[in-house]
Amino acid sequence: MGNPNEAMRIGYPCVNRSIGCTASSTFRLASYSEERVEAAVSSNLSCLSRMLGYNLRAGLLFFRISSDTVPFASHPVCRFDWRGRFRKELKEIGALAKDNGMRISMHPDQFTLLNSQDEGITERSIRELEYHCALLDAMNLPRSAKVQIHAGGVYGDKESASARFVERYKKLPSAIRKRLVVENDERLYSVKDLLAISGSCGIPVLFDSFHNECLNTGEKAADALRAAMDTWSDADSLPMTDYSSQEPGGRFGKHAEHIDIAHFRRYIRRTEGLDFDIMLEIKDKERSAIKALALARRMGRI
DNA sequence: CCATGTCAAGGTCAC
DNA sequence: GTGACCTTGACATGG
Repeated sequence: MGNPNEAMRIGYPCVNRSIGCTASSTFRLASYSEERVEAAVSSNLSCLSRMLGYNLRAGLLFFRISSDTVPFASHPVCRFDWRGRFRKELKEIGALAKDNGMRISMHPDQFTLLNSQDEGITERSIRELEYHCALLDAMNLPRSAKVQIHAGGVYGDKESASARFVERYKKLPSAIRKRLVVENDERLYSVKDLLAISGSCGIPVLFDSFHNECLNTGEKAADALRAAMDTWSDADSLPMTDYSSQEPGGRFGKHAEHIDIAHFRRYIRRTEGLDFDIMLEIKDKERSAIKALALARRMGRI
């Protein structure tokens, strides 16, 4: 269950609201040109570098890179050799992360569906995964830099949909398999469903604590977390997890705008003795992450 | 210059 | 069967 010699890390996804740049700049497909991609990637990488510097100074050693870093990278329209053009910048960012013990991850969005009934959708999804893994490879990051997806749709029959996921996972190129992990969602696939999938193909299960609050099979959160952690090997580094809480007054399943510090304290207390990395999926990003880190330090967990 | 509608991609659910 | 919703920041357009 991960390498016990590492300290836990806390981080936030994709966007920093303090430093005044974005690493997710993109444009409309209709206005696609090689010049636009190059300009966007150039600006995104320089901002990403600044964000990692900020995170390092703040002690936030876990960060999710935006899928928009290279806009349209997996789209057929894109012929741009971004790996060649930004070779140096990508390596520098990777070195910055590695040299400082930072963990990097990515999360392709809801359109990435390995288990679709439509082979074309699966094919496009695999191209999307190839892009994500190629970006992390170009940064020279180790296999602990993971790419997380959800199990996909149910299509009226979860068992066969799960079997399709397993079958397709097994056929993936090793460059993808070594990074891919699967995360429980809030409506369709519980931790228990994913443990079954993992049992059939070995994919690590990423525990999302908030989704697990929304959808579970009655077990204690710490038990579900422990079971998910057991699917990670030492080579994968510490298990990754997502954390959030319900936005008060918001629709069921809506992520909080700001950290509910009492809720987070309970979570840290209930998971005592377990070491895992925590990605805070909270709207105000680094602001809540800084508070969470301070609390985890006071509680002696980090 | 600001406000508002829109953006590559799929699936589910309410109606 | 159709359309709203998911989730989301940032682009693009129109006033």
